[in-house]
Amino acid sequence: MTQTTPEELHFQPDDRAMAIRDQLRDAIVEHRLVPGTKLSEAEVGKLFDVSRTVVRAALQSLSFEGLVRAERNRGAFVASPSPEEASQLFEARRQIEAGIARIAAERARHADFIRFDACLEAETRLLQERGPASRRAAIRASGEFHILLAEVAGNAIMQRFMEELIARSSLVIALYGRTGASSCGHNEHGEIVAALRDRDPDRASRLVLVHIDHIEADLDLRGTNGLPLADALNLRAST
Amino acid sequence: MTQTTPEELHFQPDDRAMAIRDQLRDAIVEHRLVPGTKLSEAEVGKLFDVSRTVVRAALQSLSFEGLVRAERNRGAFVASPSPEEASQLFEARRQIEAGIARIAAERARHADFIRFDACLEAETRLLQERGPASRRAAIRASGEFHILLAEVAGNAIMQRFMEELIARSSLVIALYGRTGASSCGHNEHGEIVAALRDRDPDRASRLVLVHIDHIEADLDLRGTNGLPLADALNLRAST
DNA sequence: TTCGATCAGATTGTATGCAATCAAATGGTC
DNA sequence: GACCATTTGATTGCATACAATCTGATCGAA
Repeated sequence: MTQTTPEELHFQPDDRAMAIRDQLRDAIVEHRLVPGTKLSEAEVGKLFDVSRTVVRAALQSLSFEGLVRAERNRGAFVASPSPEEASQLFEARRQIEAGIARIAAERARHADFIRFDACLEAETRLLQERGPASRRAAIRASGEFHILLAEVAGNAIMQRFMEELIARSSLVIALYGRTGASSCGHNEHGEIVAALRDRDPDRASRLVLVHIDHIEADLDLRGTNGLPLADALNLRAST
Repeated sequence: MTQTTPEELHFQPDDRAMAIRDQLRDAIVEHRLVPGTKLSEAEVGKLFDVSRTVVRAALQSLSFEGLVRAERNRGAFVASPSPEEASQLFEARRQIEAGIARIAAERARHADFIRFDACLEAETRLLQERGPASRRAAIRASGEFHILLAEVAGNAIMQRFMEELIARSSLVIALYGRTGASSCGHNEHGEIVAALRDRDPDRASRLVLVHIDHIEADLDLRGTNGLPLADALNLRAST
């Protein structure tokens, strides 16, 4: 009997490649692989004990998601978004996530709020802990709140867009983040959930916009404004 | 001298695969490849005179865009979105395209309006012509208006999202479209451009929403509502 | 006749080998 | 000593061969 994998429903083919893609993406999102890192096909293949063919498929996936930049005859590198890209990323997030919040406020059910509460709880717990491992987990948990929001909205297409935007945001934070784990000072996620509980789409979307503004405000995007050379000195990655 | 291809700036690697991807996408968007059509690696490879390796990369790209559905050990097929997917697609378009219209209204410059006028002119001209070739070109031109809107908004990320949504919309229209070339009765594109000229973001986004509603209203999504069996009888494609 | 298991054909999944290409190192010349 | 052409090493681009898997057909038994 063909029993579909219960983990993800939308990609049966290339199971192996997708597993590697997920592992690489996790490493990128958790800032273990820093922007500019070279992802050699042979090296990745040796690490996962697969041939370059499989690795290529995984890297191509990540390239489509914008997490990896592939250069012809040069190889694949963890993407290092420019400040301009970062701005566009947050502009896109404002547009899309505000709509998601509105829809989620209308559609959220009891089971969803249980998941929200678990997510918030995990966040606060991880923030109280110290150490690099907890920091990474906190970064991931913070992003998962936004993904959960998209999931509750119930639109698979927008959910996929959000997943991509969240992952790329993690890259931007790794590059330009000031405090490390951004946007964690105030309990803004909790306030958003409260707005959802009140079935208040306008307030939910407004709070989301404010929240994204706070995340963006915590970045230092001036670094390479007019000084591309300085960036090249820090990291020799492509602009 | 390494002269980068002037056509598209964001994918140097796998030039050949990307060329094939573009040709296949064009054929899908123009309804020359109907949903459910099998895209055998060997067959496509023979047609383009390349090996399966290149074809696989192209098909994987299209799979990520949602234009092709890949089933493990079975092959790739032109996607046939379910009514549910179609609804989500237009919901996503409403959210994203409304924001794009707002931004475009603020940022559109003189050169952009020249392009808009050319686009509108091409549309009306193709609509007046008869014949299948003109129909296909009209479908394409109608979509290109929306892509141009995203381009003018100046956000590369949202532009890519829009390109995917437009392409998938073409699939939905191919499956569920009633009049064939939908949404072409009234000059709604022209009205949107007029709102942009007036620098009226609210009106522009409102007109875009109405326009998308009209496109969706021209579809017949009842077919498989509660009757997945009927769908299987019409097309044996996967749900 | 109908149902089931086995087998054959075809298609995809994966590994590997060779060719093309690029970046850096080397050597020569001004 | 600086600059430029050449070479070398490594890496990717692509094609092909083999293995795994699925679909449909054939054969046999109830």
